[in-house]
Amino acid sequence: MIIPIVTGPTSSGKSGTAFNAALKTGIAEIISADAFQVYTGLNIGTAKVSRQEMLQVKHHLIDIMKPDECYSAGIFVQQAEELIDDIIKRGKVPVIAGGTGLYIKSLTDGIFDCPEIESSVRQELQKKAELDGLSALYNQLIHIDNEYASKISSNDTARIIRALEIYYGLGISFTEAHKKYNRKPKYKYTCAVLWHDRKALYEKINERTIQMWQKGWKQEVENLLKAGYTAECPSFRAIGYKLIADYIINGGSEEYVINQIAKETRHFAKRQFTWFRNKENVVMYDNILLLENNLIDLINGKRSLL
RNA sequence: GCCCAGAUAGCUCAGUCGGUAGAGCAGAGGACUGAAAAUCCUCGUGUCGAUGGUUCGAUUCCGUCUCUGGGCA
Repeated sequence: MIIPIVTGPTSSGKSGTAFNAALKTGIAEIISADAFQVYTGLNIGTAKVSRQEMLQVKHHLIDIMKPDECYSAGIFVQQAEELIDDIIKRGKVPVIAGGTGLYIKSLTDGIFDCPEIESSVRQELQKKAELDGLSALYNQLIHIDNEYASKISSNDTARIIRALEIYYGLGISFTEAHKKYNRKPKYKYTCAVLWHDRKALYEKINERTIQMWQKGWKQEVENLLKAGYTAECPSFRAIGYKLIADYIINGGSEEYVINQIAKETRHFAKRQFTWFRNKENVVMYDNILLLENNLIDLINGKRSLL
């Protein structure tokens, strides 16, 4: 079977569309493709589906990690494929829904499937970057893997460290490792992207940010801090959480925090536009109801592609 | 009414010892292979408030006016 994916920029209504279709057909289960909804305790800020909705439709890969744990695209692919297997075996239909482009790409196009690398390797590289400067690491990378080094910026901390991490962990360069550990996708997918007028989406984001604040986002962050989690936790990379933690600890203007969060969310949506816009093999939908209907038909076996 | 300070990009402001101007933010485009809501790259022409004057040449100097702050009455 060809598995449907519903994605799009933040606030576009993709979760709701997948939920509606699953509810109406009664035979679908949703696999979330969202890097931050995996964390427990991050509910308001990640626009997670409600408990009620989770009772009505089975959702997977939500609330499976603690806020201080690391998750990744690789783990996602592994878990998602297992879930797809299981759901199909039980005679149900899996629907992938979420906005984390890398996770979806890893699923549809396959991912570099390397053995575990100890986290201490990355930690040491991070320390080194702080002590000797990033350019020292970048120069190292030029010697080890000039092909990849020339593709990325000398300021790109995340990618430089990742490439070196692979070298020190596996003993071969990033480029070589990708040839050696290439992992093909297990299933075929049909991917719909919910498309929106940019201005309207920005407006929606601004409004939603205020709503999230009114729902008690600050309290949510306070609870996380009380439970001992800090701004250094992986989950705090989600938009808003660091800002709110800083606001709770150091004080400041509530208005500034809200505006800043809305701005970062707009920037994020823009990056998502860029990511999805030029992807091949995706269908763009600006009509949310049409997508819902097509998804329902697909779940019911009346069409094979979105 | 008088005095002072402003008026330059969507916003906040630099600057031009007179040769028509540039940062930050906003905004736009792009990249993306186990941190991805992450990380990173590229993009700045605008009656330099209006109008006279000086000048080869004024956004820059001088006068007047308009508007906005602040102060004194």
